[in-house]
Amino acid sequence: MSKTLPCGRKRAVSQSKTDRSGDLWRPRLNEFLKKKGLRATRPRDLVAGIALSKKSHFDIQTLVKDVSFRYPEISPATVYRTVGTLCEADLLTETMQSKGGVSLYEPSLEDEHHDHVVCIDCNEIIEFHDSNLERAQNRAVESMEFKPVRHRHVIYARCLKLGKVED
Amino acid sequence: MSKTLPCGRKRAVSQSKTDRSGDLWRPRLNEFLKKKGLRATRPRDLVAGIALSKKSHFDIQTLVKDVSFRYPEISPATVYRTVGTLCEADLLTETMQSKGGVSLYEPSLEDEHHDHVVCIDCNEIIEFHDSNLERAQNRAVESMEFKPVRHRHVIYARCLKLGKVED
DNA sequence: ATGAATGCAAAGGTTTTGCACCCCC
DNA sequence: GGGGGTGCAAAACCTTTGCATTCAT
Repeated sequence: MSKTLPCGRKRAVSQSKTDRSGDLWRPRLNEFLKKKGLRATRPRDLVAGIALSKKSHFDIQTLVKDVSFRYPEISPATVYRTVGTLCEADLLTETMQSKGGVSLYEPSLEDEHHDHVVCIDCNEIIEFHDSNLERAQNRAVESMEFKPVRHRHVIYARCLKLGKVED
Repeated sequence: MSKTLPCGRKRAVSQSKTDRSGDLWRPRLNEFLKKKGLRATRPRDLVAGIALSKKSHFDIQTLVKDVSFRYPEISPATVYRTVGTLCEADLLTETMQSKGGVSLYEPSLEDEHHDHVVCIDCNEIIEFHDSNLERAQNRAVESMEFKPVRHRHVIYARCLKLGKVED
């Protein structure tokens, strides 16, 4: 099975295991809400569903657009507020590019032992595992006298075969 | 030079090599400007100096603030325009987080490494560079026919020496 | 002298906030 | 019923654009 990426090249589609994304976050979110005396509402749930199904980093603007597209009745203000809540619940991880700068978010639940390549041109995400890389990583960390436990490795890269596409 | 971590152990503080950032970009920029019939102006030069001395990716907001701080007479509009020029000159690389989303920039001349170990016990963040690791990473990515541009690599780990340290 | 570049201010977007109403508990 | 949540609209903030002026060539 293969797929043509927006940037032109083809790649094998890694057959992901059954999508159970809906299963994992809802109990955690509801537990958090209960603990905090907050409420499980429909808009909150819908926004969480979209945000937490993202496969990697996203910015709020993108999320606002996605939500508005699927649920026009949900206001941008609610999206912003829900993202804040999800961060507090540790279901989203916020990445500040710099102090006072722009933030990106990504779902926290993902398996932390994957390496990812993100295509800068088409935003496609490719998960991979490379044992040489893994080994080099472990050696480097151990030489600093640490024992690696888990890691997050995202490499932003450009297609070498880029045939150039639309905007 | 060394520093004591909250979890007790000491570590060396990495000493960065001589800063030669000022040397490299100006001729390239001026060459570009001449080729395009554009002009070498003082604001342009100053903004370029700040932007191109960044050690890794940054967002425009941050740059605008930095410029305004050092050169309050330079208007934000000029910063935005200059960043555009620097991208065309290939002195800055723009990376879109997502279609229509936020952009980050990084100096193209810089080969930047973002490897971090985060100590699970004391939360300390240790930046490091390991050329074997870097090489393994590049090989892995290139074998997928991508060219690495930047990466975020965070390894959560535990101090091997934890406990048996003196202050 | 000429036309590109700049600062300023206004316009166009995005994000936050205040508030009246709604709805989950 | 009460207090948190929501949509709306206004405010605050960020980015782009138009224009008169300045400045590099």
